Amino acid sequence: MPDEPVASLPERKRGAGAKIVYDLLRDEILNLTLSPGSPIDEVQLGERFGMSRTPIREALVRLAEEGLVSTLPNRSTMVAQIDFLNLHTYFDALALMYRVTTRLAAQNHRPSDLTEIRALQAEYARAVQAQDALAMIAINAAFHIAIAEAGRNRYFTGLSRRLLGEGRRILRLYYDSYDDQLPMHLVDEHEELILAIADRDVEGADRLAKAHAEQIAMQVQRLLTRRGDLDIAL
Amino acid sequence: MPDEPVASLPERKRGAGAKIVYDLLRDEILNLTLSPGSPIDEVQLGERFGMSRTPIREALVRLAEEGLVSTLPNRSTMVAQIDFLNLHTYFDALALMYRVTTRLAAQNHRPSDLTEIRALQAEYARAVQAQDALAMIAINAAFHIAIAEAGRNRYFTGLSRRLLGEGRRILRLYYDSYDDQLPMHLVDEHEELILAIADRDVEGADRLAKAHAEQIAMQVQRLLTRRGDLDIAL
DNA sequence: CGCACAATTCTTGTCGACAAAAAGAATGCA
DNA sequence: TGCATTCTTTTTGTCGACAAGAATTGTGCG
Repeated sequence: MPDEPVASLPERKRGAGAKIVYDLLRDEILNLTLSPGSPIDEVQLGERFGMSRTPIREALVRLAEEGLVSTLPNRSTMVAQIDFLNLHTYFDALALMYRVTTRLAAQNHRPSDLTEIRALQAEYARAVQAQDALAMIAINAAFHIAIAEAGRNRYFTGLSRRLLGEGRRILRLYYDSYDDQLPMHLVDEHEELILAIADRDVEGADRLAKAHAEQIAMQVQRLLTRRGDLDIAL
Repeated sequence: MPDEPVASLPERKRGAGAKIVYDLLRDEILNLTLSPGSPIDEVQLGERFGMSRTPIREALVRLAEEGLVSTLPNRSTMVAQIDFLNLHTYFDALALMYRVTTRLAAQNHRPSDLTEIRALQAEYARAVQAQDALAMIAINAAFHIAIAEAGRNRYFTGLSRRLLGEGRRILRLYYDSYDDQLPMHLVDEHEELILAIADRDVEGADRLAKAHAEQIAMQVQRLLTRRGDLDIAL
């Protein structure tokens, strides 16, 4: 229960309140610090952040609109569940998003985009080497969002943000089970993606992105079926 | 200025306030009753709906998250502008969305989905025959959202909602210029889509959806270039 | 007459308080 | 003891009020 009062910022700028709460809550939800289904109490959050319920409420409304918390009318709001039953729909969407954003990036990127993407890739490799799963997942999301932004289509970048956000929760479960060795080959796949984008090789980028997505989907599916076997064995 | 006080519902259920404001404002924005760029005053809305600023604010936050209003911190919030310069990105996204949702609908639909879709199609034809552009646009959005729902992938249905929402504003501009004759062939195209879905003809549905989207994009682009020519001619 | 600075107004962000729902506890009856 | 009903408590939705920025007006000086 992470409810230490965070008395770090007794003074804050006007209008920043909701954003602070939103950012922190979002991160805690996506990192599974707040487990799915756990209830969210507004007054408790108010005490924790040292502010009134109003900005808390605004943050919760935004999280609800984003699908990260679900709120029953006149009843408690809680952290949204992960829909394991329809997980394949998630990977369908992810694969298509990877393909289209990488294609567009290969077409429309500018030099500054590449430096941004390469910087994130460096961070990513560092996180993998440091075996920091949490950082790795967050940077992975930032990496693909940067690619989406290089594609210059705000509808697809919006979709990327959404999918990669939820992806952070799903991948977290995955890496938690493999807490010994983070797979280095994902770094290489990212590297190939960058090369294809830099070469403006649209078809190659598409192919790599598709393979990348399918590989991740397969890994996660393998994990889930294995977990299913374990459950049955017990 | 549509600010008559709407004293229709002096009593309302608890928790419904924000939804009422959200639904009505969203509709007014998408129907261009509220023109892009026009400022939104919270207290004025409060008087209009007969409620405090708090539920108004919640509705505005949700609209902002959806991209329908843009809000400068500590300054006025206003109806979001339509980004005409990057209109092609919209149609790129629309085409891909049409294709994938129609494909999935052909694969995954159930009988009840088809009755729903056919009902909307009947309404659509009625609106076209009645030359009711506003209803036609709204029903068109509902029609494609129903197809997306039949595809059973909530990420794509979410994207559809978003794109078709903005589409209502763009198409409104289009039909406003052609207020003499609403094109009947769009009804036929919808009919073909339904047939392909019912036949579970995935490739056919894909092809039709792609053609449908490209046709709309071309029409709108033609309108815009023509408007551009007129502007230059003046 | 023009420009910079100060005062005022206006709008938004935040707060504390109150009331309605719902959940939970307690009581009464069979 | 079990169940239904009432009462209490908890939590949310709404309200009115206040204060901080920003925009606007007003003023004085060059």
